[in-house]
Amino acid sequence: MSEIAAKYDPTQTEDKWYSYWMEKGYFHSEPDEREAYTIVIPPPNVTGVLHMGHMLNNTIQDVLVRRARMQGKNACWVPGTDHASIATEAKVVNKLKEQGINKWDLSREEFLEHAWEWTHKHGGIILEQLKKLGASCDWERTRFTMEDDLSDAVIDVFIDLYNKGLIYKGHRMVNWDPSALTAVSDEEVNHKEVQSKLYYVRYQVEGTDEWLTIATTRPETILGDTAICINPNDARFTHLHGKRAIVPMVNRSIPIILDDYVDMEFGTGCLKVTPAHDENDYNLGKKHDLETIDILNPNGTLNEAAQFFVGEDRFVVRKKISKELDALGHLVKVEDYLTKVGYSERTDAVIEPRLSEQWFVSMKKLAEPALDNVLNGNIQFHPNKFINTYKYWMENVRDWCISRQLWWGQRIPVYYAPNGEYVVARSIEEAVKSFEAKGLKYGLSDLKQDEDVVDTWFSSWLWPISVFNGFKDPDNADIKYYYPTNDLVTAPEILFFWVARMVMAGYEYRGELPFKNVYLTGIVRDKQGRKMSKSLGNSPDPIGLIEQYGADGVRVGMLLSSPAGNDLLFDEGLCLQGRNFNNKIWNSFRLIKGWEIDETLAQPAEAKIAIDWFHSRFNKELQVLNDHYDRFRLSDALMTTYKMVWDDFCSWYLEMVKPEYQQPIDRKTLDATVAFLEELLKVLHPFTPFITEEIWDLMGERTEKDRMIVSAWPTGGKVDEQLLAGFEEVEKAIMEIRRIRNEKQIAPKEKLQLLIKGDWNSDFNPVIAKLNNLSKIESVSEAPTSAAGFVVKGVEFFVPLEGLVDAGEEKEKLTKELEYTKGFLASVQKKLSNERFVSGAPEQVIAIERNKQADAEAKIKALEAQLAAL
RNA sequence: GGGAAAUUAGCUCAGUUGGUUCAGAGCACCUCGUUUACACCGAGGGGGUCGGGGGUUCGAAUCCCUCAUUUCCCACCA
Repeated sequence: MSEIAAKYDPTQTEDKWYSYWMEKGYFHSEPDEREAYTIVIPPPNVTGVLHMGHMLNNTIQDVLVRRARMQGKNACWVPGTDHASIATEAKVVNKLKEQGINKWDLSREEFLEHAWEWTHKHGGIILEQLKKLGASCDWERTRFTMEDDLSDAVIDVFIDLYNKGLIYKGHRMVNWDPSALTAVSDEEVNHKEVQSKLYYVRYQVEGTDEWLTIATTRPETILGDTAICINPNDARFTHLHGKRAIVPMVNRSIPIILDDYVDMEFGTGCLKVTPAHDENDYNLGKKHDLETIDILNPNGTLNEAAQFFVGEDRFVVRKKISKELDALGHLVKVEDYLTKVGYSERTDAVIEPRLSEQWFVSMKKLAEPALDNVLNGNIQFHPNKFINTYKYWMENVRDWCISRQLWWGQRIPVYYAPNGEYVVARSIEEAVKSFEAKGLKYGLSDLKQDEDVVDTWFSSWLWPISVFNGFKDPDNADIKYYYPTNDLVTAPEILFFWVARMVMAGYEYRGELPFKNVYLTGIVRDKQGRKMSKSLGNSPDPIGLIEQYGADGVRVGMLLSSPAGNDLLFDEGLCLQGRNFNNKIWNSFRLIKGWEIDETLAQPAEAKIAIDWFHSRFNKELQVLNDHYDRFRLSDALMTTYKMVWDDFCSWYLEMVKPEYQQPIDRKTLDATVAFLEELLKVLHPFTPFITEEIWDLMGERTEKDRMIVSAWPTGGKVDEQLLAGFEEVEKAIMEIRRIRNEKQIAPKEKLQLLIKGDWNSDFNPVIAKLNNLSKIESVSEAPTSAAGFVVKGVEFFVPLEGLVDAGEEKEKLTKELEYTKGFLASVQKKLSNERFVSGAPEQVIAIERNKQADAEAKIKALEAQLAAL
C-alpha cells in the first residue's frame, strides 16, 4: 500500500490523462449507427482569455457530453472561436495605437493583415485553456467563424435572405458608436442611469416678443433643431398654432408643429425637434415633413452644419453652449436630472442616435416559428422561466441592423455602380454579370463593393449549421447525423443576440430546431455578489485555481452551488471542498486496494447485509441521479453523487465491511466492494474525469477499449425497499448508541453491551455489533438500573453503563421525551377524531396518521417502562 | 413607464399535483476524538414562527389577496 500516496495529487495525473485521451482519439466523433449526442460550444471570442464564466459554462457542457458518451451515444462536442468583429477590431486598433499606428492611415488590406496576425497569435489560447479543464471537445472539428467555409455560409445566407426580400437597405436612425465609428444593434447598447442636467432654453416666437421655453438634456443638438412641437390640446399654447420660432445662436426660423406625442405634463410642454439626432424626433420629422440637419461627424464632433463649435466633441460643446446660451440670455435654468444614457457594450462610448444607410434583416417572419416552437415545448429552456422574456422579445421583435462600419468581418456582398445602383452577388465578377443581365455594362473597375461588414452575430446565428458545413452542402453526412444538436449551454444575456437567432436560422435553413434543450447558466459573481471584473480585481485566475485544486476540484467547486439560471456566488472554499472530495474518493480506493485477500475466509454476516443494502441503495440513488440529469439539475446530480460516495459508501458501507486492522478479507466481499467502487467511479466521471480515470487504471489491467471515459453508464437494478427501510432503523439505532458514547465519553475501544426488547429484525444484529464493538446482544425484559435507553420503532434498547449514568439526569431526559411524544400523539389523535379530516382526506393520508398513532403509543409504553425501571 | 422572477438555518440553495416526522441539504459553527483509508478525517450537536399581514381549507412553505424588500429583462419621454 505504501506506493499509493495518502493524498491525491492532481498534477501527477491530469496532463497525463488528457494527453492519453487526445492521443487515442476518444473525443473524436464520426457519424455511425449509434445515436448522436451533439453540443456546439458557444464560441468564445478568438482573442479572449478564459474567465470564470467560461469555466462554469464549459464544465457543464463537459459533464453532459461525458455522460452521454458513457451512455453509449456518439458524443460530439464541437469547439471553436468567434471572430467577434467589433471587440477584436477594437483590440487591434488599440494595439496599433500603442505602436503609433492610426487605423485610418492603413488600407483595409493592411489592417486586416494586422488583425489576422493578432488572431493567429492569440486565437488558440482560450482553447488550450479549456483543455486544462478537461473539456472533451472534438478538437479535430474546431471551427472559426471567419474561416472560409463559415464566411461563405454568411455570404450565401445574406444573398438568400436578400432574394427572399428579408434583407433590405434602409435610411434609418441607428445606434452609433462614435468611438468604433460603427452602427451597433439595439442589443449591443447598455442603458445606464446617470446624473445629468436638464437645460431650460428659451426660443423667441418669430415676429413677437414672446418666448417659448423648452427643456433638453442635450443642448448641443439645438444647432440641429428644425421644429418646436407642442400638444394640440395644450391650452397654454393655442395662440401659437401656425407660428414659427427662432433657434438661438443659429437664428434659424423653424415651424411650431402640433402633435399629441408631446406630454403636456413633462418639462415645459414644449419639445424641440432634432430629426437627425433622436429617434422620436426623427419620427416626428418624417410625419411632419421636417428638414433634417445632421450636425455630427461620425466621431462625435460637430460638423459644418452646426455652424458653431465645428470640430469639437459633443460633450465639450454641451458645456460651452450652455455658457453661450446663458450669455445670450437664452438659458432660463439648469436642473439636475437623472436620465438613462446608452453606452456601447464594446467600447463603452456614449451611443449617439444617428441617421445613416444600413442593412437590415426583417425579423417578423423569421421570428414566428422560433416563438411557436419554444412555446409548444419543442425547444425547452432550463430553467423555463426564461420563456417569458423570450416570448416578450419575440412578439416585439424589431428589425436587425446587420451592417457594421468595420473591416474585421465578412464584407457585405453588395456591389455599386457609379450611379449608385447596386446588385447583391458572391463576387465582383458575378456582380458584373448581374448588371449585364439588367442590360448594364460595367467593367470590374467601375464597381465598388460595400465598405461595411456584417454583424458578428450574423455568423454566430448560423453556427450549429455552419460547423457541419450545412450551407455549403445541406445533405452531407455530418449535418444529417449531428443536426439538430441536443443541448446548448449559454448565458441568459445572449438569449436574444444569439439563441433566438439560431432558432430562427434553424427553422429557415433546416426547417428544424437547432437544439432541443437550452441550459441557461448564471453569472459568476464573487462571494459578496459582485460581478467579477478586472477593475475590481475579484476575478480569480482559472488556470491558477486548477493548479491549486486540480481541474477535478475546480469542476466540483463550480457545480456545487449553481442551479441552472442562478448566479453562482463563487468562493474558493468551494474548490477546496471539491479537492477534499477528490481526496476522499482517493482514500476509499486506497483502503480497498490495501486489503489482503484470504480465499479460505467465509463472508461475515454483516458484510453480506452491507452488500445487499448498498446494492439497493446505489440503484435507488441512481434513479434519483438520472432524474436530476434529465431535468438538467446538475448541482443536485453532483450532490446526489457526493453523498452516495461520502456518506453511503465511505461512512456506512466501507465501515461495515472493512476487516479488522491487518486482517484479510474474503473473496465475496472484496469482489462486491470493487464492483461498487467501479460503479461509483462511473457516476463520478462526468464531474471528476481525471481522478476517476486514474483510479480506474490503478484498479486493474485496462485496455484501450476499457477506459473510464468510455465505460458504460450504470444501468441500475433491483431496489429492495423493505431492506432500505429496515436499514434506516439500524442507522438510527447506531446513531443513538454513538450519541450515548459521546455523552458519556466512552472510548471507542470499550465494548458496550446492548439489550434489546421488542421485535427487532435480527438480520441487522451483526451490523450493529460490528459498528459498535458490542460483545453481546440479548433480549431481556428488565433493564439494569444503571443504563441509558432509547427507542427506535417501538423497540427498546438499553446500554448498561455501570456507574456512568446519573439516574436523575436520565429520568429528566426520558420524562421530557415522554411528554413530547404524548403531545405528538395528542395532535395526531385530534386530527383523527376530526370528522371532516377522516372524510375529506385520502385514505393513504389517514393510514399514515394511524401509523403515527400506533408508533407514538408504542413509544410511550416503552418510555414509561424505562422510567419505571429507573 | 411596462414586464418577469424571487424572499425558507449564519451562507448558497432544495422543497414536483396542498397531506409520508415536511421544515430539509451542503458548507460554516460548537463539542469530543491522533482507532488501524483519509485531520483534505471521524463521531455527535445546536440553529429557521418558510419576508409581514389577511383569506380559502379538515389541513398551507405550497393556493388567493395585500403590503414590504430584492433582482433581472424590456422601453423613445424631451
